[in-house]
Amino acid sequence: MKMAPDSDQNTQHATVSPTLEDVAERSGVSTATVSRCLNNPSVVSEKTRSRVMEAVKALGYAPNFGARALAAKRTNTFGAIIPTMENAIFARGLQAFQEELERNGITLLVASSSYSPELEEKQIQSLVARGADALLLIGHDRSPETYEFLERRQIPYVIAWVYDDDQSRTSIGFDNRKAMRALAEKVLDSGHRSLALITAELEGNDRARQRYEGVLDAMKTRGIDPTILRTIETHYSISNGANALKTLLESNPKPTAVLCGNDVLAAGALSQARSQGLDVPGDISITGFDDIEIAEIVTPPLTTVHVPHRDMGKGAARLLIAMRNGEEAGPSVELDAIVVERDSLGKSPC
Amino acid sequence: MKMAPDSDQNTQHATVSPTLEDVAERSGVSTATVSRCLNNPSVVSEKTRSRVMEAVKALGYAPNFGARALAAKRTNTFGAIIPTMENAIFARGLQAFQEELERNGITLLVASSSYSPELEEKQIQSLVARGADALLLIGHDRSPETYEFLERRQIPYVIAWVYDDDQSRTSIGFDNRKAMRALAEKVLDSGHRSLALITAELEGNDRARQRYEGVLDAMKTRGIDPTILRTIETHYSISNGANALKTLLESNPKPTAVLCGNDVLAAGALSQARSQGLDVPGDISITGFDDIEIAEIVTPPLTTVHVPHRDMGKGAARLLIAMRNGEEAGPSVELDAIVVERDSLGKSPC
DNA sequence: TTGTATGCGTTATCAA
DNA sequence: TTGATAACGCATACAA
Repeated sequence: MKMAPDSDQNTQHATVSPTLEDVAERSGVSTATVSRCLNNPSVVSEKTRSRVMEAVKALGYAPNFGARALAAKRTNTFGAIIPTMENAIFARGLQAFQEELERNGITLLVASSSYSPELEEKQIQSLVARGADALLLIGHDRSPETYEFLERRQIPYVIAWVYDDDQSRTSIGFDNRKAMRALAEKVLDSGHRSLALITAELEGNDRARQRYEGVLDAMKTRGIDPTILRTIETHYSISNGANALKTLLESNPKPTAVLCGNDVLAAGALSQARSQGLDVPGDISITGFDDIEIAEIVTPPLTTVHVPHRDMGKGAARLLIAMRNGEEAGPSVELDAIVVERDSLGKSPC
Repeated sequence: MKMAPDSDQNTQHATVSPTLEDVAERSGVSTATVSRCLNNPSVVSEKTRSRVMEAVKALGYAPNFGARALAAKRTNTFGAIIPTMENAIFARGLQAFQEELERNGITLLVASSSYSPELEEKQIQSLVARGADALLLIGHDRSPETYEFLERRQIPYVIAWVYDDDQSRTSIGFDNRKAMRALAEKVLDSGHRSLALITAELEGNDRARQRYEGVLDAMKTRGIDPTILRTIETHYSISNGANALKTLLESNPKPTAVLCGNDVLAAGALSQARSQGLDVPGDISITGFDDIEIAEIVTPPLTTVHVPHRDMGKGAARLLIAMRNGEEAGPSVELDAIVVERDSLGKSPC
């Protein structure tokens, strides 16, 4: 990077990081007044205000966030920790979350935990240390210590992507188990009896576990022995979905329907099936979960569960803002997740 | 959120946000010693250190980031501002960037500008105010004021996703123009003469402009009048890609090949073509750019340009770390982006 | 090896 | 409406 040489050719000394004091000096007022101009402009006279603002602009002044947080103990910053940014699973929800925050003048800091509870705990501490006023978290699975940390610090937080009324924490989301059960019942009602599930690792991921339970529920209600369900746990990625399907197709008996824990896995499975010359859904049915954009454009389009991404994001923001403002934490809110039938699920070939 | 009631039943007062002083008091040393335990453990005796660390744990102490930054004026935090998190365009590169930073004990703060220079400028200020030691930026297009701000503050930064040796700034990336030109030449060499381009908005997006120029270059070298290129500018999204193709197909003459500014647009175009009953590439050819994961799984797989995502991310991290450590900014680095031929490009039907 | 004291850039309380 | 000045929590130069 090229640095501009220190040019003393003009009278104004180029301050690397101008402070309140620099601005105050240049405009002939106290630092207190400058601070007021920035935070509470209405109480300072029009005349001095304009003079101060001019100095601010001229110096390129920007407040030091750390110092401000230290003195004011409120940062107007929220944090969000999502399991992954690699694919679009959380993108739409996060976008809505951020839009609602911005509408309220709040900045969002995002971190990704790579589905690791340990990393997530670090990220939480980091965000809190950075002064996050409130946090958005995904799912309930984390250590008691993490929750203790949050409670002690009295950091408002909301759990998204799940709805769970037996949890004492405020959450906003949908019933993963019920949603997956509805989908699995549709699969079974299409005549499939040989089922498999490709899921994320269940440990540390309550959404995945609930979806898994949902499949078992459906099998039970349809009078099928749930122990025959073949399950492959793998990290969410297209290629892992493809590999998992390959493995399943080498097994015996082959599944006639493969449920996937999310659309990314399903997209991979789909592409694998097709590259092995299988017709979907003629030879094998495949379903997804989440209804992200790729679900519509793969061939055939995925039968999946539509998740209320934007409503969760926006709702979480509102809950959090209310909490941050000292309002009593409201009850958890349940949103609907509904099965959307497209073409990747068909009748059982048998 | 449920807050634990203030319980005075045990002797230890529950401090909401324990400070260095709390830790010092509890372990009977000075705050300086506690600070040393945390930042420079080797200089403090084994005995006191363990006592201090115990207090740290017991109190759930975590350093206040703002205060630390204020006192130490280094944060070990880098920032990255990417145009979008909605799709996977920058995900892999960012992931590699973050991995390399983590390996060096540096935390990454991410912000998204939604392709808006104004928003980006705000984000830059915000990250700098938060103490970011260095920044990763995408592309060159931003206001002179933004660059002045960066220079004055002496914030090291690197421009990624482009390579441009006539720019004075350190960049790491590939030659967008050359890469797109190579792809367009392949298209022309397949016999296509009726071309269209679906691109991101050109204003404020130098990558998109360079790719556009690349198409024109190819037409010129193949002796074709570049003014016949039909161009649609639209925001990157699958549905916009689909809509754009629809528009193109209503025009006359219909294009036989549609180049897309990135894979997301191409995926949308592809799905639109198929839903209109067109065979790809039999009836129409479609190409992408970026080679993100969906490029491989759509039907047919996309002929596209493979972009060195991970190398850019990792390389950018290394450059930035070196700069932060006071080393002279090295020259820009050019990486290769090569055409990958899959199935969405075929001979011209005419 | 440890402690004391000072300053980092803001906000906020109190006077003027 | 404005100005001193005391925190805020931490790192560090300097003493001990």
